Amino acid sequence: MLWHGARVDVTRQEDLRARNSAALLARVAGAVDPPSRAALAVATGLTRTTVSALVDQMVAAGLLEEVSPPGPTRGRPAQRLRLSGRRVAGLGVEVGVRHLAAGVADLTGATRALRVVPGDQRGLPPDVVLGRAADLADAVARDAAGQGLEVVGAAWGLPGLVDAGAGVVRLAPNLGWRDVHVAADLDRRGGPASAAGRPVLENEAALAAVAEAWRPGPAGADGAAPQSFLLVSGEVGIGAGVVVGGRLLRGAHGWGGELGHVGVDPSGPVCGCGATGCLEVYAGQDAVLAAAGLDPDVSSAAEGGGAGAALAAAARSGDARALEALAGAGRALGVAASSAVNVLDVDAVVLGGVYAPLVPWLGPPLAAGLVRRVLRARVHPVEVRAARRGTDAVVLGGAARVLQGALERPGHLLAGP
Amino acid sequence: MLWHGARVDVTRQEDLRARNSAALLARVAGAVDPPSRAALAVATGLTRTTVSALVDQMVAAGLLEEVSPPGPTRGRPAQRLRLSGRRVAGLGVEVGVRHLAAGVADLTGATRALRVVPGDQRGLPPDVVLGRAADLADAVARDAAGQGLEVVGAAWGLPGLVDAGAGVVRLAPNLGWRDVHVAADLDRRGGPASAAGRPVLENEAALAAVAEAWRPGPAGADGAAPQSFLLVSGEVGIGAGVVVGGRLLRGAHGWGGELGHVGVDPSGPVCGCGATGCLEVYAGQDAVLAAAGLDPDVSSAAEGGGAGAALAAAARSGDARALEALAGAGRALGVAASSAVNVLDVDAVVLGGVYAPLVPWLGPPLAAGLVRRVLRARVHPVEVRAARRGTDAVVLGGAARVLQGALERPGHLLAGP
DNA sequence: GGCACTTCGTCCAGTCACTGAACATAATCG
DNA sequence: CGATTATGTTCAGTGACTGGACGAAGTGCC
Repeated sequence: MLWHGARVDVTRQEDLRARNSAALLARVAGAVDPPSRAALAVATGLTRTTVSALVDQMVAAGLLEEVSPPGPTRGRPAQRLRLSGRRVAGLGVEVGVRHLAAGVADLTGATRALRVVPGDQRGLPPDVVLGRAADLADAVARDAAGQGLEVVGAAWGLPGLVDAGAGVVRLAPNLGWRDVHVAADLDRRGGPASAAGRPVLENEAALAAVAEAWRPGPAGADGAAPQSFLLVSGEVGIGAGVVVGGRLLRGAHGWGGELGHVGVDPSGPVCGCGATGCLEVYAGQDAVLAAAGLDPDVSSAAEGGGAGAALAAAARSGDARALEALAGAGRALGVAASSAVNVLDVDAVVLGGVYAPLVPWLGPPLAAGLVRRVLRARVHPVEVRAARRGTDAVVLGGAARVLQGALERPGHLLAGP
Repeated sequence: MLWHGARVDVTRQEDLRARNSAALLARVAGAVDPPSRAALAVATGLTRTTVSALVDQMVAAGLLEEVSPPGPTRGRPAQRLRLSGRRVAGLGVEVGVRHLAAGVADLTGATRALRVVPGDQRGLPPDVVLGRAADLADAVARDAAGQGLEVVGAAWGLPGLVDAGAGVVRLAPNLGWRDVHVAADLDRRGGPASAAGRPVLENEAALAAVAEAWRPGPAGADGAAPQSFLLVSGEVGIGAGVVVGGRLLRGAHGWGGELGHVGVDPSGPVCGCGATGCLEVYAGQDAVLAAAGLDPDVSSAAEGGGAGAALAAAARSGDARALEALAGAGRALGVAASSAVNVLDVDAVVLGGVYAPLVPWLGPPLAAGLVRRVLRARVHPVEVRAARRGTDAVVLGGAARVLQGALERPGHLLAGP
């Protein structure tokens, strides 16, 4: 064998239409402003004849729509095209340690349904948790159906090592799960959300990264560049998702991004995982709260934004312990993120989850660590920034992942609504 | 914009043949034993008619050949197919810190030409080094041409951060290079090796990883599985290449795999890069030699295998300092590789370069570190093994990279030799 | 207001690649 | 030696893209 990774799928003549439709959809989605059929023809190299035929089919199918007045032009005015939000939608579900959530988004990126149920899931039997989450998913699926949307798939974000192929959560330490057969359980339950087909299982930080990479609507001129970043999602544990060239890196099994157990100092304290000096020991939510002298249960308390908001408030008020705790966490993040960036080569470290509101304090020591320890920082800087999405990141990332899959393989969507 | 990473290329009708030819080539290359036209038709879903047409063209073009005796069968005996080594070849060049090398390999994986020139390149002006390397490349290109081979491209492996798009070595600390315009320099020189088109520039560890992933010839039943590994290439510095699903991970710019500067202990000694406690400080060739009490110049001395062989000899003889030095290096590798594997999710850590002969001593502490620190090791073990290729890994990886590109886009090769 | 001009989108015959069934080929088996 | 079995090839047919011609829908100038 030469390279097992080589693209190996044949293209039948009947697939050509779908493939080229997908290419056009990607162009429309990635365009700086809505393109016309003629512009698409020039950009792709297809003839205007072909583009028209494909576009007409996609407009009829409810994937694209014509946007009205283009303003004064020389020559016949163009009918500009954009993605349509009227038909296709994706469903995302988040099984968090401290809450459940489900939502539906359409192709324009609009959130068309969203439901969140707070509540600690630790210690509950997995099938109880999955039942509640499935009910939530069914509820938003019904919400979407009521708006005339067709849910083309569901993606579930779970805090652990997920075997997507088998549909099993292999290990989720913070939930206390081991080898939970999620896909089979959901399949047994049925319901509206399952009607869209086999659910996609993914690590929650990976879906948050997909959400961060998702830029619905016309891209600003800057947004057109391919994105690459490490999204660090601080929750009860610390996870990460990696996007390179706009695409999620999944590793061999989708078990990458375990930044929480990257070594910061091997002679450091013992981590819950059994090793020593993992990042979680220094920058995990509970560790930072403890170091700051705050109540570790602040996050499960009232809806005030949880641990992130509490720490940010303390830091803003000048609390010395909080400031020192955040500086320490930032330094630890700097060491761990530097290791990751040295290996991965990404252009940015994005702080999400509880870290997002703490960027003013975590960012500087983190950035300093990157400058000092990342070789490629001498050639090209590594940006540090807060995630654009908040608590809905995982759910929207799930929806985005579903929609991305649908747009790349639009074959069965072309028939019409 | 939605996802800039989405596959965006349209497929013209004239591209269909080339695409499907590529799919067939990949099947032939990846087959457990040489497949017939009929078997390819079943495997791909194309009709026997189409497969025959495409295969005939590729046989005429010298990409495939029929392998003679199939042994007794029921029914008409099949004409089995395999990649042909008679026409297409790739050229790989290595600019190492302590040697230059160039080689040519054909589609069967056979090395058809190889030339190595030892010699320390540090302190020499880049254009002198490039001139010598280009001469070497021209020499093997002529060797290949003399055998009737058509060199379809060249890939250069360089020990540093390479900007492949611009054709520039941005930073190569161990050579003392900064912003060296390699592609432009080579283009100015011309010569037989340049005739194949613009050279591909890549980090040397990345090419070594490509070589490790390259399994020419019929795959054993086991070899059919997609490969994922981190190849750690210990030389003057420590680099790494990552392969997931059989494909090289390049990161945003091809600057990943800098394992040498992954943090092992931030309170450790200062590294040449300015940071503290990098892996190179603990497991770099010079550091290990010094800890073992061996002459740091052993590697540049006579051809005895260099530092790896010297350390292996000392360890085999029971030298306590050498054993302790290797154990320490193995532990440091364990910490750094654990960080990398936690982030990347690969199934194996492969030790190459000077590390390859030291696996008996480096392997156990490294494996112990992985078991202890890598979360996914509780679900799926992480293998530790020595690289299959020796000093020719970078050169063969370069040739493989060129051939891989040619087979994935066989359009212009289909015309015939 | 009319006419030239520009650009957009559509129509239509033509080419090319894959399909599917029938046919020819080349071995083994009884 | 003929039946059987599986491979590979021939040939008309379908479908998707091509490219030039044409109609459509605006602006700008006289």
